[in-house]
Amino acid sequence: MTEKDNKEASKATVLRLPIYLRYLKRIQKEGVSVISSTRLATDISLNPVQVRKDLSSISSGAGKPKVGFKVQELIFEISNFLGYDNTNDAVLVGVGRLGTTLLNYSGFNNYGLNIIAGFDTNSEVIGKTIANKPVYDISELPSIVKKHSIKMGIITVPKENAQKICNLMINSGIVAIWTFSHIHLKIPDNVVIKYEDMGASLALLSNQLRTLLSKK
Amino acid sequence: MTEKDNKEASKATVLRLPIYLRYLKRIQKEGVSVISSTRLATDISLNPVQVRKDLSSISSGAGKPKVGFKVQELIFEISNFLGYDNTNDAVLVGVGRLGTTLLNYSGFNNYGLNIIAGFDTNSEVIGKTIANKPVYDISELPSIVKKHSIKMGIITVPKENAQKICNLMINSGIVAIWTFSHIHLKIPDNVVIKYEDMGASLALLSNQLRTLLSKK
DNA sequence: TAGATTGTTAATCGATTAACAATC
DNA sequence: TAGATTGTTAATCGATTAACAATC
Repeated sequence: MTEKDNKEASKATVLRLPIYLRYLKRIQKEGVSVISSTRLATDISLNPVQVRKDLSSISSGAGKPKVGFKVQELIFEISNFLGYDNTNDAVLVGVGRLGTTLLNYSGFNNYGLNIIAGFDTNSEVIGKTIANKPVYDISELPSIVKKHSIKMGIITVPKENAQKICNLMINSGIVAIWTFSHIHLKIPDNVVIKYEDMGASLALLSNQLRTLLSKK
Repeated sequence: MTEKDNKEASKATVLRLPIYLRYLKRIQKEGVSVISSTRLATDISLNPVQVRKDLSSISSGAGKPKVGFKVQELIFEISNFLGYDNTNDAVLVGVGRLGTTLLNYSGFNNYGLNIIAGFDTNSEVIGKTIANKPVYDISELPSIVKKHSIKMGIITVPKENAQKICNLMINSGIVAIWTFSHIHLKIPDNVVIKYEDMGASLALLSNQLRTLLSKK
């Protein structure tokens, strides 16, 4: 089932990989070249078996008993698996506060994401350049997406307009959508979507907080 | 085990509740007063049984066969369960781009979160007021947190400083931490933490995108 | 060699979904 | 009444963890 160089990983695993990667990059900087799964797991509060399973599910290189894993190698394998090497170009629609923050955020490079332009309907931002990224009128989206064969779109518009923008993106050829608008979007089967929902995160945290406080 | 008015809900359920809530508020605005779990589930691409289980796990009021659930009632019950009624005051440390965006974001009210102040070490932002929230010198954090009995802290500082800020918060009496810094923080057992990790989200999405593209 | 660490199989845990009786 | 919808029990699925043999 699983072919070489095209391994599958569970959703839960994929969510942990960037955490491993960040950790590995950090210790590499500190001069560490070999790490045991036990140590790695302890340092990020995870189960060592889980770490080993995650690593073995994506990596062909193996760890050495008694020694551990080569940091360099793991960084390479994880980056590779996550596709951080061959960058994803993306467009962002909705250059408001959040959109501007995302355009400005330089850390996305580390995740293989490259936002090439922003789009909006507001003439006050159209024509501006934010962190070297031009802001175009939304009407130019289809041609630019097609021209650069862009597959990923980021939605940071008010929720009332999110579905409209989503449709526009899909019609222009985008097949992966990352949305920060708090509304469920209707999409065809062949499009993938990820809802970024800080409200849900916050709900979980405040729920835990309540449980914590009520225990006292 | 489960007492009245103090129900427990699984982590997965808690993460879905804000989604239900948003949906319910939207349809209420549109004049809908009764909704079936079937319909709700379809509209947000979930399984109806799951929705009913989630609702029954937090709500004492029941749905009526053939009719459905009262929208008003559900909104009340979910808000209540999530604690969106009795607001959580919070402080935010790190008034950079992301911190500023969060201070400006008005939507947190809907989640029962009220950021009362920002803190930083940068004299350029100290003394400013962002969206009616004062920005103080970090040295004032302990006294303000104690004075207002604040339980929640938001960390938006560079990762190098995150642990230091985390410690300061905990020493000042904060027991729930929401961090946007991409680093694992060491905390005592009686503190809850939620890592907001856009990198992980992005990893999942680009992984799905790759799978999608390779299938074609 | 001895023992720390790996990789994997089996057991457990938790969450989702299928099946179905109850009921408005 | 008939049938749509609820609430719950049982079955399934997926992810985590425990147990342990392999090995450097």
